[in-house]
Amino acid sequence: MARGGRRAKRSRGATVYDVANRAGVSIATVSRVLREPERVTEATRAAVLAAVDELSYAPRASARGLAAGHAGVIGLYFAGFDPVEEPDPQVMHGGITIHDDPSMRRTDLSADLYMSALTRGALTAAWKNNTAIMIAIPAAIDEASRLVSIAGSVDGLVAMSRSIGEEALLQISRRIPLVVIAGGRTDDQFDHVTTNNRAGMTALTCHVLQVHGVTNVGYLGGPADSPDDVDRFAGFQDALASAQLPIPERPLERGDFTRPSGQHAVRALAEQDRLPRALLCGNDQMALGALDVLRAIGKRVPDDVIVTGFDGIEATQFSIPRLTTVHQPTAQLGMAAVDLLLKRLAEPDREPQSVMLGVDVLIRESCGCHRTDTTR
Amino acid sequence: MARGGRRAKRSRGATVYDVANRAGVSIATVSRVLREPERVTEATRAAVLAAVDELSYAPRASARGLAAGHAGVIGLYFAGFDPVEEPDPQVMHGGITIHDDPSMRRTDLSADLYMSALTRGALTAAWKNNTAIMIAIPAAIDEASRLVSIAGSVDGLVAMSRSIGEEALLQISRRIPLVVIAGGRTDDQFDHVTTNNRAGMTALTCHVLQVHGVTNVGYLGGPADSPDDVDRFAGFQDALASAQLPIPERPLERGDFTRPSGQHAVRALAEQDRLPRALLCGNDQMALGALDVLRAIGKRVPDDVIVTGFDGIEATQFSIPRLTTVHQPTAQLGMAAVDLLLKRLAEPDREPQSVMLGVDVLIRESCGCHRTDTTR
DNA sequence: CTGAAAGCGCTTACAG
DNA sequence: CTGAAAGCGCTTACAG
Repeated sequence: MARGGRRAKRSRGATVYDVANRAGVSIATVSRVLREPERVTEATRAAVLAAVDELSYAPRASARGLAAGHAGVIGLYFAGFDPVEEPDPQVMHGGITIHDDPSMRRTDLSADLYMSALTRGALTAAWKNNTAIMIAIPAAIDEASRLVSIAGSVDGLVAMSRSIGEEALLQISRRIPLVVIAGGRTDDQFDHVTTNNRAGMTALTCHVLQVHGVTNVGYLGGPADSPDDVDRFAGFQDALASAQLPIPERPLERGDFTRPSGQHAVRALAEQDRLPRALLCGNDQMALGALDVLRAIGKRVPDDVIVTGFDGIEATQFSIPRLTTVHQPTAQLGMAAVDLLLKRLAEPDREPQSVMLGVDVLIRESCGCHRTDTTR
Repeated sequence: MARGGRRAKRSRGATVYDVANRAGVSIATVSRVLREPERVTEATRAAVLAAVDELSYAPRASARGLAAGHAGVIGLYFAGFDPVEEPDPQVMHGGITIHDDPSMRRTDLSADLYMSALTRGALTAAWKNNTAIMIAIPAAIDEASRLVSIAGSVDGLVAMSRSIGEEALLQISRRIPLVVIAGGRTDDQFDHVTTNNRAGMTALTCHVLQVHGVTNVGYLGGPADSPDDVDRFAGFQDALASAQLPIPERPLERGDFTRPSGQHAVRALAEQDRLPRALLCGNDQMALGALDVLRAIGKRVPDDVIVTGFDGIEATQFSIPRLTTVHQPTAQLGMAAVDLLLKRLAEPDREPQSVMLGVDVLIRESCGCHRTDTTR
């Protein structure tokens, strides 16, 4: 045995050498059986497989990755990641804490749901292609070095554009292939996966216009620098244009995509008597805030004011009335991103590509459909 | 240059050799600067760091892992994983689909929320220790080979016990350190992280008994083979014991942790006139089902029947009345699991350890506290 | 179809 | 403090 030497073996498991020994073949053959079984004789293959089994041999991904020149791993970069706090000692020791009338534990679970749907989609696509998924998160400090470290661990990266800086994006894409999810511009040098925000909002607005015969519609916008909101507002404008209605140049009012900001905006609208017959909101949270205020000031939804949202978060199923909204196929977004990345990995020189996924318009009560007793 | 040879270089980025060349030092020194900077002269360090920066050098994790003898990666094994379906062509081409009066898209988001909270906790603990997290999921077929492949990629694994078979657990733990999350028995040879289900249910039951002065209480159980339910029922019994009340040997009725099963059980109870004054449910879904039926048959909660849940899923904040329940610190569970795994990795021969985390009892309206107008 | 051997890019005792 | 060199466990042209 030529191998081994000064250093003690630390890793427990069997190696190719052990398997080769046991099967009476060379390590090259062991490798072939595992990677290109069809190139090996039936008998040899059986012998090797038996040895593999007996030794419960598991090829080290590191060795394989180093030799093959790629890790077989794709990274998922969640830039908006919230670190979890250290639990207090009470919890660590199994203690029980009683909370009297706790307020909502977390106001917005949608980020978590988004992350998990995306991950599920990515995992589905990745395992189908024998690739592993590593979850990457930003460093509290020193983003640059974090990205470098990630670049050394994965063959390619899927990132959410909204949360990662443009420079960082460029920097990492110089080292490894990058697919950007969502976000506005798709005209740069990366592969993109986006969602048809614009057409979704157009379809929703047309529904309100045509089915409910409303002409006095207003848009409650999100942050002016949100690519998502820009697209959605454009979709809103498209619908007005196709209905030959006057096209507003800007939203009636703006919020920051939070529920309080929606409340605030609608309160302002009401006080100034600027409430439209139908209020199309840039996202669900603000629409929920609108519902809060409208109920408080005695306006009925949808009878007095029609309200719609965007995103399809879970709470829209529990609001009164249930919110008509638009839902994005988040899991499919994750799948498509990984598929795209895998394609680029296979074909590094293809042109940057951009795939756009459709959305689902969910018609519920807040637009005036399915009238029931909304007071319960 | 002694390196290079027959094969063309495929990897783009710089290597230690490039950095060493540029900085005018040996590769050993480059490695030291990156791993044990204090062992290197100030000047040398600066030169190397400069070269690293100029070449934007990122050490390959594969090479590092192979040489160091460990991957620097921990796996998170989600056995209950639901693969995502391939989107239909309509969606793939950005098309809009209109759904009229859609039913709930997914009845139970809690699994996703559980997964993402666990992941957040695990990520927090892992990055703090310079370790990466890989998400592992079961294979549709051939679980064994999947586990082998995982074993080759990570230094250790965190797994949910409820979803992974006992044999599989044993098998994988023979190759790499394993930490099991939740689940009943903690008397085996693995490290465990659990949640204090039992004491949580005891505290909740005592609250109902003492604060609301109820003595006629019943337990709506989950599957008899659920370790969680076993613990919770035991906690229920503990409370009765400490109150000197008769202790039932088994739950009043059983469901399977789903909402319909809760409805079914409570309907049966009502028909047989066996409804207790307070119904403590093994989980939230069943409690929600109980609420459904009680409202339908005209029983008021909490006036006629007190109902409580367990888990603290989001829907309990929206139910009418809001559900009094018990919440587990899921993210902390993930953190604790990774911390435990890291400890074992550092100290392979320590005794298997079991850490139990406390829970939060959330007192809301369904137990009779915070009386408000529950009819809205 | 199979084997001998080089090489992947690091880390780390061992000398100096 | 620094360097020369072996070794980690695979893959893959290259011969045969």
